[in-house]
Amino acid sequence: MEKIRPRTLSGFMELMPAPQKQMERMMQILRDTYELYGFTPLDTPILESAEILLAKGGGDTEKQIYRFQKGDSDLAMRFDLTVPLAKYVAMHAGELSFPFRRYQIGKVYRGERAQRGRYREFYQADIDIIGDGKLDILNEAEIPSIIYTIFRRFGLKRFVIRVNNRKLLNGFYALLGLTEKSGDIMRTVDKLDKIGEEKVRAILLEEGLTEEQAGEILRFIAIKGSNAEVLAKLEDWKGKNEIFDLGLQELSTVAKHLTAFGVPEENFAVDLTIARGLDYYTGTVYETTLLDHPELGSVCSGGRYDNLAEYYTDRQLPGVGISIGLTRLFYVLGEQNMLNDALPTAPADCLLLPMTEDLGAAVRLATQFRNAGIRTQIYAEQKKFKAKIGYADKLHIPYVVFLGEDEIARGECSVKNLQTGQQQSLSVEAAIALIQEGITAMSQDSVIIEK
RNA sequence: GUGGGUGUAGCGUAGUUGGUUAACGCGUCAGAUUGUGGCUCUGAAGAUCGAGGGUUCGAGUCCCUUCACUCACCCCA
Repeated sequence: MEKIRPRTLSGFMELMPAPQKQMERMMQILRDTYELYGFTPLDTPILESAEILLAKGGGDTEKQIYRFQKGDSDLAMRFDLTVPLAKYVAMHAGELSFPFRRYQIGKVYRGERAQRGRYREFYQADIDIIGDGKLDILNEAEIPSIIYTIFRRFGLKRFVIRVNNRKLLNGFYALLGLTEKSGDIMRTVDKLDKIGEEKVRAILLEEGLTEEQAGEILRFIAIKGSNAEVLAKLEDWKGKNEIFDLGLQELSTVAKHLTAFGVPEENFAVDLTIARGLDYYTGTVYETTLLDHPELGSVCSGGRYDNLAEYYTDRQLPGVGISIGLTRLFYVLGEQNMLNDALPTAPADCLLLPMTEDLGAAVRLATQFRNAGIRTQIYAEQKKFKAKIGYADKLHIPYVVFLGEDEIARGECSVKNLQTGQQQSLSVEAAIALIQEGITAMSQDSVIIEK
């Protein structure tokens, strides 16, 4: 029979068992930390009606979204978790308690050409806070502080959460009479690090700005320094535009609270060049980069959005949220050899090898082990002994337990520690105690090792 | 969507101006060692050289087409 060559589509991440364990460990840290901050889990469908996901419409979203017909249904696959959240909240506004704090870890889909660190299917790990009518600015500082905690728990140190404010930018562009071009300008300015000041100036002029306007923008985004210094310099433009003033006040407040939330100055920066993310952001925006790998772009971004639910309801449901690009982050870490190889990735703590034809005693022993919380696997295949113990070795299962005629007769079992090679025949209780002790002693290191 | 690059065992690679049987490492399997793994040694299996067509006495190698992958742009996590 002609075989079909097994393959996985470009842009889709599929891992081997050991790295998958590391990925799951990261997800567990995400869930634990999100819940620590009082967020509740949510899951929404991968498929939605196309009119829901395309409500915002226009531009690149429409080009990148997977969309297809099935019968008479016009379907689309979600390209982020925020739009489905907006639908969810609009739909259930009457039943939910606000502010609604939810987290969601799920796959999203974008039909674009795959590239290094860029996928067609990838995990996003989102948190959002949705308010009913109003949402306090404090939330805009709490969100990045959670990201800080997560990254630290992952084991990362060299990262910066960069913060800016769209009101500040829009107000500034309004001062220059460029309100209509703000979107183009933001996208251009965002490339500063990549292409340099002169190219940015050239593009701005192409977009129809005058020399004066382009110069003023470049002078503005060139503002650098500590957070306090940047905020102080922004005072120069204060009092000329209401929106700008409001943005400046918000940005200052967020910076102040971030410190109070325990985020060190070196891990967040007021940065006037960042503006990106989807175009629904209306206030604070965030973008997180790894200091040692700026070329890979943002691994986590988000911001404040006031009007996302307006496509589904008249009710005012402003929100703030952030999304970790888990697949990209995992890819970068793996590529940089930053994933901790010493992290236990074994699927079990103990491999039980029955040496007798009757497996009854082994099954009973496995049950006792499992009741004691020891992850146990019975190796029942009729293979050579060497193959059985080799299996445990390859999977890095730390303990092998032999159960043969002799042991059964004595009411014992032989426990072998594969790392030390030590083996002893013990009562069931003693064996359980020994293995439990060993597991607890094994390092509970970070997922990531930063050199 | 636009423009480059690369396709050789499961993975990573070598392969001379076109020349006979396509090489090596890792991995896999077997044995040395039938209740004791990792290390070592010995052996084996595994490739219609991405696919299709062309040039040639002869193509992994040259040409065309196509597909896949990949990088950059766009955009983004």
